Amino acid sequence: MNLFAEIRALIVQSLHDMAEAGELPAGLDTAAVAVEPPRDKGHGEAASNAAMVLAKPAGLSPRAIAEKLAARLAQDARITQADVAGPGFLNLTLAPSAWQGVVRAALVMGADFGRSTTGQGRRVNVEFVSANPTGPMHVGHVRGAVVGDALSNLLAFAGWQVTREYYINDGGAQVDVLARSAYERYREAHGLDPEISEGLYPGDYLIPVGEALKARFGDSLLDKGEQYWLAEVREIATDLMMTEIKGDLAALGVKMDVYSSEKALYGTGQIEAAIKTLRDMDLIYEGVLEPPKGKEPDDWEPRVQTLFRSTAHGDDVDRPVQKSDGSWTYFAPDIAYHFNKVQRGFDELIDIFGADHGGYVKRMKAAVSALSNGRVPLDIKLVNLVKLYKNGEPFKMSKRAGTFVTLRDVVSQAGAEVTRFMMLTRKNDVPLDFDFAKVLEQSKDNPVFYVQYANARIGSVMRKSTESGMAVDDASLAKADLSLLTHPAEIDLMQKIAEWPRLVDIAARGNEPHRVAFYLYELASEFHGLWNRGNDEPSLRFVQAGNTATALAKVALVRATGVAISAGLAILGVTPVDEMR
RNA sequence: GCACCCGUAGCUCAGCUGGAUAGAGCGCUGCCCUCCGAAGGCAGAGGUCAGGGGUUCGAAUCCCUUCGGGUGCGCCA
Repeated sequence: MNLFAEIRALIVQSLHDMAEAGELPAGLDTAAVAVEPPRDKGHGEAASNAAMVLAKPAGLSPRAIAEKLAARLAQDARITQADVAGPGFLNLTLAPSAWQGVVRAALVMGADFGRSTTGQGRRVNVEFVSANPTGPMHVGHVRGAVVGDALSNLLAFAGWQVTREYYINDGGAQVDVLARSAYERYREAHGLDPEISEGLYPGDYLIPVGEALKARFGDSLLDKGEQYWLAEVREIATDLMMTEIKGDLAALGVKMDVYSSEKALYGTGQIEAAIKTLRDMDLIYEGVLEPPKGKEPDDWEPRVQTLFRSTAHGDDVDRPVQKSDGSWTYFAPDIAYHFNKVQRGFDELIDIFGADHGGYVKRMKAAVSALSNGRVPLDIKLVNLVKLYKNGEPFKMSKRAGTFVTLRDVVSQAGAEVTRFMMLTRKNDVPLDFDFAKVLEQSKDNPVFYVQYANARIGSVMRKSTESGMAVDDASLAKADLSLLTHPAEIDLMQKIAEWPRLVDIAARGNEPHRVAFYLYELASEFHGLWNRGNDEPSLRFVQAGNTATALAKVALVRATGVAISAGLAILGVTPVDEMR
């Protein structure tokens, strides 16, 4: 039920009819024809560019096409007026019944209102978080987790088959550092002074790991060289850290479908196979890279490396996949991992990275492009910094070494749901300010509160209606005489509700979950506005005396608003509240 | 030096695979609050969409270029 899509279909059909009637050349491409809510109220209720985009290929003037198109459209029951304006815009005014139909659709469809099939059941893999398993999640990870999760919800709602995936970076040197750090805590557990030297992880969160190691090994690892314990301690420590991270994610309300391990790629031939696949395409060669201009490292020496010809797929320079000692660079297992995702049959891949990984985007896209023969698009969303504040002052945790603002800190102070909503009030690629005081403020400045307050008012209307003896379940409301809702202010709210299915498609097309948050704010604003008008115009109040047809219709509108708010909040992963406390 | 991201009202930011007179919140000015929940409401002022050039019927949006801010640039992931 996307009214704008229906009107667009009507226009495309009319264009087809015009071609049959000889008024237009046959076989015109209508892909660029759009129908959208006009910004300006003076331009009708739905506007189309159809005549303008077809004018050139048809060899006709836009206004001539628009005139004939308008005449045909005016025949349709849903359209009460079709005007040609400006250079050839088609401005349509719709019958109130068309908007009222949206209210009924929302009531009938409930939580599925706005659900789309544009994904056509295609499979998309969303990889996000992928924090190193060397400690608890910190604030920097939170935004990526929320964006990835909300995007996954959005795509699922738009008809995609979504896999949420976490790539565990457990194959590099950082997990050796973790093991050595944990070993010091193990020594500490035996009453020895830990030697947390430079480069080790100093965080207190490893103390319990030391205890766990003591419980497991007793004193058998003390005074032994790391060749005796490194591998085992590494595995135990990374497992414990992953348990910690999974708990962090759960606290935020994020649940992954798949955890993939980098380490598991080693020794199985997967990396070698992926590299060989590229080599067979003549995309792997031995060569020497030029030093970066203007920022030459002091110790630069030309050296022969195994390189991936990523420039053949849009990168700026070729990238090394092997270190000079023959071991793989971090890029090699990443290539193998993405090859694995391609081989699992996904139709699209999405990676959510921190903005500091921006330099990694082109080579990863190049690798996926090469390994899938251009079949599988990879979209990489860069998530920018979160700056923490409290009452406008930069927020810092203790400067003591090893402490940082963790995900748990954020969730315990702001709550998971508020955090999720606030993290989506910016586009992913711009920095975001997060003020612990403001996000809990109960005022219009706070979008979470503003949207929830709208829903609470809706809950209030529903309660009052029930108390007055009305049957306000969705099935009863769907039978209400919605033709009684004709006031322009009510039509405005219905139009905003009608935008929801369209917004889902737009947001999903661009992989932009933040649009949902902005839409909810607009919808809440429209609802509050109508509520407030009821102060001056009693006929616009939602709660009307008596169990009349008018009362029922108004409650139906209120409930439809609630349906749209709930659907949007569900994508953000936020539970709507029926009451403010 | 190169690449990527960003630059929109005093501030923080939206802005739909290009669409009409560029929007919201805060702040500012004025008016209003016995009323379904005022946890406020209504109205107004405020813009060279960083600058310049190009493509187009039409550009905040696409291309080129300059400036400013951020991020990154071979054996860290």
